Amino acid sequence: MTQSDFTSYLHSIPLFSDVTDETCAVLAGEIQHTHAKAGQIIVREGDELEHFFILRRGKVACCFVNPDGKKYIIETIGAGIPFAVAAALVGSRYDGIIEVTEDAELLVVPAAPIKKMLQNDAAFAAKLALRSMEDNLHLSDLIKGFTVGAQARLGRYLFRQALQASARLEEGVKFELSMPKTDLAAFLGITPETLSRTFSYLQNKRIITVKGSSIIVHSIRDLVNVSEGL
Amino acid sequence: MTQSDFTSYLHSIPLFSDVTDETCAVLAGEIQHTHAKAGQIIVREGDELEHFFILRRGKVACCFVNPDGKKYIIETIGAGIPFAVAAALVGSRYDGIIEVTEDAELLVVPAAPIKKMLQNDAAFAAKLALRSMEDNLHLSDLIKGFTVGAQARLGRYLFRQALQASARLEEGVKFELSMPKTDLAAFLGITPETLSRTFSYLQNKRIITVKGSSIIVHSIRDLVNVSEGL
DNA sequence: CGAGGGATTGAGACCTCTCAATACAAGTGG
DNA sequence: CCACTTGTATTGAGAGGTCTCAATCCCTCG
Repeated sequence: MTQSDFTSYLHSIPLFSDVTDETCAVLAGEIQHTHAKAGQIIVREGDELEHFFILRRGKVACCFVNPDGKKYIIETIGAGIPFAVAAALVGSRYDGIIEVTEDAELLVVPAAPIKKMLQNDAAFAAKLALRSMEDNLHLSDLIKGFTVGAQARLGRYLFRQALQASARLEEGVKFELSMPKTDLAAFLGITPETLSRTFSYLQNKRIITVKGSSIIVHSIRDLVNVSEGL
Repeated sequence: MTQSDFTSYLHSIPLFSDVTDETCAVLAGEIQHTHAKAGQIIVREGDELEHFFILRRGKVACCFVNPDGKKYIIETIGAGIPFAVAAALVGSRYDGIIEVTEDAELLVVPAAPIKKMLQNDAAFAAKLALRSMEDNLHLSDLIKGFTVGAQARLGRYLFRQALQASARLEEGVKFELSMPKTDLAAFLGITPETLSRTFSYLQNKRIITVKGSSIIVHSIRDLVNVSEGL
């Protein structure tokens, strides 16, 4: 991959789309390009980060792992979205782990030039600020999820999925789970067993039908009730 | 309170310290000034916010309240620190509630002029970006807290308190809880009963001594172990 | 001294987790 | 086409942790 590839790739990323060509070119010169295989851990608990990352290909998951080994997936990140930015720019350490879930090609962006850009380039700073605030809302939402039980968590998740990508049938709204149930459990912060039981519960209540990874929601209203803990 | 009071007050707030006098003055003209008594709720679940807030006096708590009434305090905010910023600038809704915990005098800052400043004033945008990223780290940390049990949560909290404001005695590090135990419980996301039992547990293990609201930590090392779930 | 609020203690319920067994699906090799 | 393997999902029994509810305690204040 050549430098000009980097430059044009950077431009294609929303965060950098307004940045001037020269700046992108300079930045491209400082970026490292590496590969990582699925399962590899690219950031460990407590690592000091002086760079953040952008995927060109593949996927990673940002997780917390608590002492007894249980893993909580905070978010999964695909190509084009910078991650570990806050840790690199203002935090001294990254507080969780980042694990590659699909073989990845990743750009390692040093923090120093970005910090400079942050001071000099108003549009860039504004964009980064907005992005960070969006992340904030997302994290708040996640916290909210942790304050309710398994049924409500799954309910919220299914409700949102039902709103998005979905086909309307006469029996209800149908969609496919975008990940294996094991991963979904980690994402919801529960065990696969509990997830399975919760699916059964919702199915027994005739709120949804589960067949493999495809879900049909029969009653959005009931789903909302469940997701609010009723 | 006159306009020029506003202007100079704004300047005294870190977020606005670099902003020009004129801009501050313009902003001051758009700010509303109100009072709120302890116990009052100034933002409700799902409120659409077109403004954020800064306290001149008093305290507020940002919380989640789940359906059965249990309250989780996300953060408590004192004078000079803008809050509900992300919700006002990028989110359509505020996802929790904000409650006044000490009689407050509050400035209501409309989002629109701030959004403009964000685009035009590089220093301001940079500052807001950094602040948001700090919030990010804080929220991540909070999430991490929710992934561990009561002992670990309290352990983490006490450990941090011990590092900060504290007096060193021969028996250990002493400090005062900054809030009633009921509030601390809400802050840790557990019930007062569980908090009490957890305090007893740590005391029985000779890790701390609790007398009213004053805590003596005898073994920081053990506290760290507890806070890591060992 | 009594009242009231916060804090503590105890008993029992509820939920999620753990561990172990089983089921199911897809793919492999004979 | 049939075992066999492997990975994922389900089911059950039991343990552990936190919550709820109720009673009691303690301290402060009037």
